Formats: sequence, C-alpha cells, structure tokens
Amino acid sequence: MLKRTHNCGQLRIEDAGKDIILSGWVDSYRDHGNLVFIDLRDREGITQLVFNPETQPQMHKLSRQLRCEWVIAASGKVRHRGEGLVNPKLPTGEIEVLIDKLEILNSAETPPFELDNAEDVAEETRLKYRYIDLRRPRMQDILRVRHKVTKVTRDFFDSRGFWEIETPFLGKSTPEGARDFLVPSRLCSGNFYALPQSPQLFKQVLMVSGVDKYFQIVRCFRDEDPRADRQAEFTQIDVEMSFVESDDVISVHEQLVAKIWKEILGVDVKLPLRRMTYKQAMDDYGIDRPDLRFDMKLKDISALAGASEFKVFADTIQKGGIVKGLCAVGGGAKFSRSDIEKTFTKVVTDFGAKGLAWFKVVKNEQGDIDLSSNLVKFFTPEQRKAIIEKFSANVNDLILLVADKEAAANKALAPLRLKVGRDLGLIDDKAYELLWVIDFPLFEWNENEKRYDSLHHPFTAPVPEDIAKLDTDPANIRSQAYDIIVNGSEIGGGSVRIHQPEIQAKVFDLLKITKQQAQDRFGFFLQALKFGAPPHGGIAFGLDRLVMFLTGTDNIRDVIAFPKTQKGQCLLTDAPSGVEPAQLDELNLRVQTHH
RNA sequence: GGGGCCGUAGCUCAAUUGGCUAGAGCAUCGGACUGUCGAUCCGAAGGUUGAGGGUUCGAGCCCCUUCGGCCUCGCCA
Repeated sequence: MLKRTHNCGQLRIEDAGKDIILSGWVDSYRDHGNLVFIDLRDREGITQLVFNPETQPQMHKLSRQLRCEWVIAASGKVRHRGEGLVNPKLPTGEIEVLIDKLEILNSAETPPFELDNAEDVAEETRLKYRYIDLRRPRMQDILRVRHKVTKVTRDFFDSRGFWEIETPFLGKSTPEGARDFLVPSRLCSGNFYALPQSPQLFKQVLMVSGVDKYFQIVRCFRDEDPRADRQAEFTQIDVEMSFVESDDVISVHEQLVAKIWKEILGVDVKLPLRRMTYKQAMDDYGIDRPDLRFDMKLKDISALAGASEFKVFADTIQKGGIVKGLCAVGGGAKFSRSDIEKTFTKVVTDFGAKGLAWFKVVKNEQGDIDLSSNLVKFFTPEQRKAIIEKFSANVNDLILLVADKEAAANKALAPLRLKVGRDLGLIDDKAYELLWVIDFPLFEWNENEKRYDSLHHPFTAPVPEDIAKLDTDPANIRSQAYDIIVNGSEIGGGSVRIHQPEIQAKVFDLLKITKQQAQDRFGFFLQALKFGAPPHGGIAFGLDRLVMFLTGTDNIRDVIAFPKTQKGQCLLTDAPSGVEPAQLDELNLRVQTHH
C-alpha cells in the first residue's frame, strides 16, 4: 500500500517539485476525456490530483473508474497550477499533484446523500448514515473543537494540580432530581443500579478522602425528554476543590473559560467576569440566565397598574400579583397590531400567561407623547404619562405588559424579551456576553407538596450570615451557588457544599426528607461528613453546550458523534432493542405489555 | 402526557377544486469532451406518494388508525 507522506490540507506552493503520496476519499471527479481531475479529501482538507493520459496512460485509464467516496492512495509530483488556474476557495488551491501511481484502496456505493448538500438533508437520514455525515468538513470541525476543548481543559486542570478521577457509572438510584436510567443487577437479583445523573456525591466523598482538587470529563444520564439543547446522555466537566469559598471556585473557572475562548475562538475574555445577583437577574430580565447581548430591561409597574380602571390589572394586583413588561424601542412603528396579537401574545401564552397588554407610544392630537391601544380608555392621562416615564419610552416604541403572579409573569416575559430582541435585530450573533449569577435562594417553596425544594441541590451550602434563618426564615436564605451564563444560556453551575452534618440534617428536614429516607439514600455520605470533611465546593460545565457555543450550532446532536433522537433511539445502531428471553431470565425480569 | 410542523425518485422539492401516463434540479448509469474546480453537452434509468384501512367512478390530495423525524409545554434537584 502506498503510505501517505502528507495530508490533503497541507501542501503549498513551497512544496512544488516534491514527490509525495496522499490518501483519502474522492470528494469529486471531473473527467474531461483527456485530463481527469480528482479532489481528494481527508479530515485536513482537499487537494486536487491530475491524471494525464500522455504521461501516465494506465493510471489515467484507472482514474476514470473513480467515483465519489472511493478510497485511494496516489503518488505524484506537486506542481504549481499555472496562471489563471488557481482555486482561491482552497488553501491548497495554488498547487495540484500530477499523479504517476494510483492505488484504489476501496470502492464505495453511491452515498445516500451528497456531502455538499447535507445541511439540507433530513436529520433522520444523516443520523442513519452518521459515518458519512461525520465525513463532512463542518462536522469534522466540530469534532476537532470538542477534542481541543477537552484537551485544553485537561491541561488547564493538570497544571493547577487537579487529578482526573473516574467515578462509577453503576450507582445507586435516588428519587430526587431527574428520572434515572436503571440497570438490572444479575448478581443481586431484583435490584437495580442507576446510571449517574452526575458524580455529585462521589466527588464530595473524594474531598473527604483528601484528594483536594478533582476533575473529570464525565458522561451523565438523565431519563427526561430531550430538547434541541438537551440529550439524555451528555457530558460534564465536573470539578471539586477543598478549602475554598465561592470566590476561589469562580476565579479558577472563569480562567478556564477565558482560556477555552482564547484557544478555540481567539477571543479575549475580560476577567473578572461581571456578577449579577439572582434577584437582579429576575427583576431586570425575568430569568436566572439573562442574555446581556441587548438591554431592554423589564420594569415593574404594579403600583401604576393597580390604580388603573383596567380590571385585569387591578384584580391581579389585588390578588398579590404584579404587572411587569418591557419597552421595545421602535417596536410601535415596526410591529403591526397583528404581529403583536398573534406572535407576541402566542409567546407569552405558550409560557402560561393569560394574555398580553400592549401600548404603542404615539403623538396625540395635541402633539404630546401618549399611549395608543384598545386599553387606553382605562388609564388616565397621568397614568399614561407615568407608564411612558417608567419605561423611558419615546414615540414609535411599543410597551408590552403581562399581569400575573410574579413568577408566572417573569416566566412569560423572559422569552418575550428574547423574541422581541431578535425581531428588532438587537442581538449580535458574534458577541459573547458572559457573567456569573450569584446569591441564589437556597430553597423555593413547593406549593403542591407543601415543602421547600432545593433550587440547586440539597448539598448546597447557605451563605454563612443566613445559616440562622434555617430555623426562622428558610425562604430568604441565600445559597453559595453560582451559575456561569453565556448569551442567555447556562454553561455551568456549582456551589460551595455543606460540610457539617448538622447543617445537612437541617436542610433535609426542610426538604421533608426524613432521617430514615436520608439514611437510606445518602447514609454513606452523611457518615463521611462526620469523619473530617474539609470545606469544599465545585462546579460542573455542560461540555456539549460549551461546544455548541464554540461552533455556533443550536443543535446538541451536532456536537455529539453518535446522538439519539427525541425518542432516545440511535438510528445508526437501532438501540434500544429487545433482548433474548434468556437474558431476561438471567436477570429474573419479565416484560409486561400494557396500554 | 399536551400543542405545532413535516413525511412524494438516492437527496432537495413540485403536482390548481379530488381528475390524463405523479414532474423538476442534483445524484446515478451510458456517451461526448484538451485545464476543470458546483465542469460542460447529449441521452437513459429511477416511484408501495412512510404504513394500514375507509369514502369515491376516481385519492399524493378527504376521513380514521398507525409508524417515524423535528420544534415545543410539562419534565430536566
């Protein structure tokens, strides 16, 4: 076999005259009867090969058999293409290789889709023939970036004294959090392992073990419905550190993020990153992961709205709700009433709001700035003026308002803000706005279950000043949790953990986890805390989402070599599948079908 | 579990109100061609309209069932 001396993206004008060997896939062929041109492709690029019937008649004849995606090796001499023949689209476009020997290593069936057009091909087809899809330069770029991110990450942590340690995949199922993937045990019949949702407790145990600084690039599993940015099987960069406070963890990891941005994108990220409290994020953006690429802050006009004659507003305030909204600069001129009532109203109702109130900001008959909509009759001129002032609105702006309980209003307004921002063209696709969101509440009240839920997870430590509130005012305890946000998407989050068993016990108490339940689920961990657990904290990044940002895709399946569909199926291998009865027998399992 | 979009040739799409032999581009195959690079030109072949059932003189189109893909709400400590 001819062994390659170079790759297909490597040769330049300086290499002219060299005898070289390339191997790869036939990307395209152009047969002129006389000359035959082959674009040869490997993961590094494309190089043009030329077959000339006058210099090498046998090889020329052989080359005419070549078809797309055949695998070949060929030797020849690099030469300049000559005036007017350079292809500026290719990095290797100044040269070509005049072939003296061609070796066909393998033929190929006609591919089910053309690599050039794959962006338009149904994803179903791409997934079924994933090996062909992954040959495309775009997909290989993504694989390369993903590799580089993990490489940068490993080097970063290694240089700072972190150890990469593996934790079990076969673990213990707990009812908290997401649904577990279960694995039946053969040796302990009737019992099940769970695949990890994250290595949370193991990494904390490693801190008790004196490992001090741990990281792992680790697969995690959550048996919930996928989304465009969510896959049941995903990868975390998981970290834990001993003898640290929030600032220590934040500082190390913003350096990691800056390093990744620099190495992959060549972008300098200014450190330290800005920080925003959870409360400010919720007040101004209605969400704990604000997209700061555009301004358009939300404003609460409850005081004004409650005094109006508009029954929906007055009733909402009466019942303890709020009226909150945003001002779309220029939106009054840009959006029609039908845009507002169809598109924008649909956004908020999709997210649970009952409706959307709107005002266009106009000049009235007296030539003064005023509001216009089907609702103005319920508002006095003074109230209208106050609303305009509250939003610092100008003529041609559009004010959109939602009335509901605070959480519900925010829930609807955050996506509305994004939609309006996009429609107004306020979002710069090339910008990266990174920040930390801090000071999360430790708990949120669960009305259905009449108890508190952890906002982060049950091992998150309260801020020291708030510890006393565990007994008196749990709702207002701040936690030592932090999320890192890029362009409105959470790429990582973590916390300082509870390392004292007494505080952990109190938290379980508020979560209505009984001593017995705590013992059954986390007994090993509670015991570990009693044997000299150092103060510790950590973080986990979503590697898939990170790579999505770095490669500019909004589809998580693009950044996973072998992803699954929305039903969790692998179209390449057809997993999951039925199993032999004998396999079930060994596990003492029986499959029940029901409707 | 709910809502939405989609499924026609290998790929991407078209087909008027239910009406002739379901078309086009690309790919494929054959031929031509002295420098192409999305080569070009000539020709050919290619269909269980996702599957099953129904209405009708007649269904790609209407109805029912079902399978699959994507987006999304719920869910994702």
